[in-house]
Amino acid sequence: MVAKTDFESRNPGVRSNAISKNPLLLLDNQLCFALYSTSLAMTRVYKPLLDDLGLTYPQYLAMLALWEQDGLMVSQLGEQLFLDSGTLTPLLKRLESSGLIARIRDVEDERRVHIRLTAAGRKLKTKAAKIPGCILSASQCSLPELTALTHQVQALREHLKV
Amino acid sequence: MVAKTDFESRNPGVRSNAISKNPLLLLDNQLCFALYSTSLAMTRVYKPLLDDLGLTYPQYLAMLALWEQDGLMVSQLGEQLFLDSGTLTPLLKRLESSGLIARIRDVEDERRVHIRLTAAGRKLKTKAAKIPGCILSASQCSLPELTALTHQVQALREHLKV
DNA sequence: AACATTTGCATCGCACACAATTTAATCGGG
DNA sequence: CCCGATTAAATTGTGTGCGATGCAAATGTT
Repeated sequence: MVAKTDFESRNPGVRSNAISKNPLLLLDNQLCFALYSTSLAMTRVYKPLLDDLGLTYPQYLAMLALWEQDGLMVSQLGEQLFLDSGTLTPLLKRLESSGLIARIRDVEDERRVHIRLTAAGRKLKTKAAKIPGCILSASQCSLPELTALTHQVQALREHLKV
Repeated sequence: MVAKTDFESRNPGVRSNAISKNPLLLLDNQLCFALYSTSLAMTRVYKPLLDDLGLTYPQYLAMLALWEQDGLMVSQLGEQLFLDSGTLTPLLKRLESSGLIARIRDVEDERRVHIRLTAAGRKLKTKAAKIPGCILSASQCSLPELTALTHQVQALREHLKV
């Protein structure tokens, strides 16, 4: 039996064998957890701002895509957001019942559904315009820093593509 | 009426006014979206590996925390993972019914529930040990690069704290 | 001791994510 | 022109996140 350290004695659950010490399995060494927890932290910062707009966070992302290009098909929106129809269909139905978008079937190809902003949906963009500034100040970072980090994270996302 | 560009003519949904051009509202300029989409991309990379262990991604994170320190209370686990009891309780019940953990009420303070790994839960760590290497190679980045990015994202998470 | 407050966890409801399947429309080869 | 293959959405079922609420145990305040 190997002698226990003070730390182990005070924390009977902790064991120090080769696997236990594997630094690659420590929670704080996981990039995946850093991304996961920081993304959730980000949604918590957005929450009160988006409550004012009557949007959830994924709904806000969908609106950003549509403000950039209106009339996208569900599949095109899915490519932009990296989400599938199983996620988007109910989300878009909620945006529709909020009166922000209309779901319009393509007359050329009845399988397709185009998402078009309503007047209210377009108007919401002016209210949303103040959000980026709020986030910038909440992050306590400079814009160049955030931009650089954004590019690095995007590059990782591209690498992870299947 | 301002003349339309070729792009606008081909894409009738796109309008070019001051707000429309606001670069701070472009999807690809959002750090929040970079984090969100990359975190989801990361879970997709983990999915087939975790299927072998019979774990979901958040369950894997909980197991990482417990492999690091066994016997945590629910609230302590929540501090580690930045999640609350509303999320953890059902997750932990699933891990319990999988036979990987036991939920044990504290005799000193009956409000507390300690999470202890079962033999099967501890054993799973050896199978999990090969995962970090798989992720490293999937990321197509060097370990120093990933470590640096991890620290930057963690720093942002700290800044965002309420 | 009596009462209010805090703490730790559980429950409930809503909104994602996503795999798997289904439905409906279009396409393509013979 | 028919029929199988493909495509685009929708549907179904499971597992999170999280706000809101509830409850019981512990703590504190007179």
